[in-house]
Amino acid sequence: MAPAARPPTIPTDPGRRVRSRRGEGESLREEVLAAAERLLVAAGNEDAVSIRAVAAAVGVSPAAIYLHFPDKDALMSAVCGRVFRMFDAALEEAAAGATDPIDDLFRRARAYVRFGLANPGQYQIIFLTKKEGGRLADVPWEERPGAEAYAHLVAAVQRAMDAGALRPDDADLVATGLWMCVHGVTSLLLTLPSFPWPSVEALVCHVVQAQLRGLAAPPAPARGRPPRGGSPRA
Amino acid sequence: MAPAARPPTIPTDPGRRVRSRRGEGESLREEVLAAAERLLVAAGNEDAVSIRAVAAAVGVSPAAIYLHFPDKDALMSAVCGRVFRMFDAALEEAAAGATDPIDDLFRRARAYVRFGLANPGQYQIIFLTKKEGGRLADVPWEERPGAEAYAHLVAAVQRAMDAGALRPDDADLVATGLWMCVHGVTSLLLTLPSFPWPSVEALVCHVVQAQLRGLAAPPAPARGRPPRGGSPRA
DNA sequence: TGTACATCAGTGAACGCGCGTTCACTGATGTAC
DNA sequence: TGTACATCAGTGAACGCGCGTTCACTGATGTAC
Repeated sequence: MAPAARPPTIPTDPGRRVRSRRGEGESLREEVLAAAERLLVAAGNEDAVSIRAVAAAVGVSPAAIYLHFPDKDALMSAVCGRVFRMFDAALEEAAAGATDPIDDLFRRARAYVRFGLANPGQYQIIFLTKKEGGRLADVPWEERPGAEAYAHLVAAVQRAMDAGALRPDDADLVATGLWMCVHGVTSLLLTLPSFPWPSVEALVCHVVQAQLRGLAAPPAPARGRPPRGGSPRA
Repeated sequence: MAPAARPPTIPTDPGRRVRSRRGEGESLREEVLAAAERLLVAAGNEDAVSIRAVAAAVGVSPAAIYLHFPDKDALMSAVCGRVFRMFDAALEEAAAGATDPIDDLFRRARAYVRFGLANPGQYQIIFLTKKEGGRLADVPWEERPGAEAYAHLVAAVQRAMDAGALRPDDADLVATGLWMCVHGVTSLLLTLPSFPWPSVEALVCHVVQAQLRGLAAPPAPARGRPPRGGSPRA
């Protein structure tokens, strides 16, 4: 790795930004968040988002970022929040035209993968970057960004069960399982782009279809189940 | 992020290494690879593996690494090769006692997730780090590290189909789908450790069981399949 | 209407860090004569 | 057996880089009197 092969420095210097008028200092905050997302889009990679790169993209000194975010962690958390809202909106929009609960789940699955492939940088910061505590450590999960999108999925699963399209089970467990499947598809496609994958469409359909079909079938003999069965929480 | 919160510098300075005797220079190469893996284990994180950290762990100057590896990319590739061999061995060993082809697939799935959770650093460099060309760009997939493990999975799927335990289908597509499911489980568990997951055992069983059951059932109406069906390669 | 002053929205330069990589060098060791 | 020499297996110091973060500062602008 030559030093020159570092994360590509994106020359986004639109010149100096004009200083906000008095009382309008908050406008920089929004510009910073927008710039961070632009960097994610342009590079498709989280590494492109550094305090200095964001400051340069906005046309401001690095120190100015600290007027609105206590540290880089806080900035990234705020960006995550924005991205999660986009992500949730994309899934909700896709599911809006569903004809039945299974179609709903299919649409969500396809929209999920599509979002990840179309927004690799964004997908990376919300689902491929280890969140080890940081500033969200004390926030209960239900209040973290992303919780809403997850709740929507659980509800969709529950509707499918209520309609008899899926066998009754722990909707939370089933939703988590579906999430993991589509995440697996998305993240491997992003991480190993040169593997000879089947077409994305075929892959998503195959995986989701198999999963849903397995979830629709009547309970089979408890092959491979843990000793006492059920789905104990950790 | 305070500068002090950088990737934890692991104080592995076992003092100076004694210089190899003439003609035995190659021994350093193995020591370097072993040290890189030790760093992965200790930190559970790829970031801990830098040329300088490895050199320090071996007890040698950073420049000495370049006597055996042209650059960092080459070192990481070599580490990947080692890890893939361990990974494949773990899966083969787990599958060895299988009583039937479905049990075989279950055992592989469990061993896969177990490997990832027990070796997060190693899992990260083989499956969670983007391989965008680098020195493996020209190597055909069949010769890359990891190809063997994948081939073993495809063979196991084929055996299950031959035995009638899975409906006949493209074994490659089915294997890829299973891989993606277990990868999804493993990588989300590693990446979002603070999410309120169900127990790992329950999760793996649920996902794999649903998937295999869906793959065993007779073909359903082509709900959600791409226009012309089939599984076209990209 | 004029002026002193407080405050806001930043700037500029520096801090120390770890990184990958290069390059001139050194000292021990085996070998040819 | 002795000695000059080539080679091997490294070392040490430096290169330039980008990073997150801090801190003393500045200049425009609104406001109170």
